[in-house]
Amino acid sequence: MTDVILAGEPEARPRAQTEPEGGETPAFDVIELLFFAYRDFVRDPDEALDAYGFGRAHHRVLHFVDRNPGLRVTELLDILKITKQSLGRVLRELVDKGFVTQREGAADRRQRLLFVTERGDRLVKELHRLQTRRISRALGQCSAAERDAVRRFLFEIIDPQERAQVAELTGVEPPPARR
Amino acid sequence: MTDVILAGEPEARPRAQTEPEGGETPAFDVIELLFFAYRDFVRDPDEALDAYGFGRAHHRVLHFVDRNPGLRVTELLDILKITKQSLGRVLRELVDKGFVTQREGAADRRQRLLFVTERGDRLVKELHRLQTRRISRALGQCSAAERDAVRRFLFEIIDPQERAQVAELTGVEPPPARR
DNA sequence: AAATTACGTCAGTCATGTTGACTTAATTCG
DNA sequence: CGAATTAAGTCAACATGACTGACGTAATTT
Repeated sequence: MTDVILAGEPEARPRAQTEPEGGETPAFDVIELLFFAYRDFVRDPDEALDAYGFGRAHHRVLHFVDRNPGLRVTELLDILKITKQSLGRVLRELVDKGFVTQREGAADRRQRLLFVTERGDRLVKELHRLQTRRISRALGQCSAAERDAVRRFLFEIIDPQERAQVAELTGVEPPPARR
Repeated sequence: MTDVILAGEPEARPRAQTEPEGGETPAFDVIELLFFAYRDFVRDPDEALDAYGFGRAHHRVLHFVDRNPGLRVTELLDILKITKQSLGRVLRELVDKGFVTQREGAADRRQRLLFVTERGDRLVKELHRLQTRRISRALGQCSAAERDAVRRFLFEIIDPQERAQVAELTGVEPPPARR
């Protein structure tokens, strides 16, 4: 099934053939671009977080708490799509080290509403700076219309049943109805 | 520093203020869209791989070996940016279960050139189908020019020193020179 | 002949996720 | 009011995919 090989010349190795169309043409380029882009997109923050003994999981919590002050734990679980136990460890570390605080809900005293501290705010701002630098560089090559297209593309990659939540969180346009 | 709170009404919780511009405006929307888009982008394949006892790491190896038949182990390590030990386990499992084969290099007999088997080919095609379905749905909303803008954006997110390699692998345009 | 390269492997560790079971306190529902 | 449910936390065990460091072997290059 694998046809031409040319084992001896790695430089001249041919790209695998696009197979004779059983269905849709595979979007190899976009699949790979998303992999490489995401890999590098999280690299800067990952390195910065290392200095605090934190990882990517801490970054996510910091980010969403910062963006949604007073977030409830249940809401955060629903955003991150991880289990309570996974979040537990990460959240405890952030609270212990003084990057996040918890406050009892005024209306419902079972709730532990989440807020970033002054210290957490400084860290999250630095992480935003790093990621924004990369994004601005990339969007800087685009017209306003193209920037919207990029946002629309990313939004459409998301599962349909999640889009309402994401639209709410990001402020990106809610779906204009579609097939 | 944290100002308005309104703890009692989670529905009415305000978005955190965009701070008074120390530098660039943080690209909160794109940061979050990339997170959610990637989370869902890898979900379908992850579920499909489960049936084989494989994970995301196996997917990546299968993908790049499929796309680049005769790939050398060293090249694969450089693409994935992981260590030899990490790759080792995953690759051994793929070989043991008959999804990938290794062939001695003709010119350099130290090399173990990698190929997907018939079986590996079937699996990787199924994974491509799942991811392509999602991508086509998203790109379907775009004009040809906008699709190029999306590819360009993703390409520009990648670290500059990695772009030549990615351009080579994906066939996406090599950088047209830029600041 | 010596140095380097390609590949593999052993052993231990860490970060982040998972299940399943259970507790406590507070709220809601019948 | 009492029972059921909800919000949050916790214990224990485990899986995956990464890491470091140290070695070994065969083949190639210098």
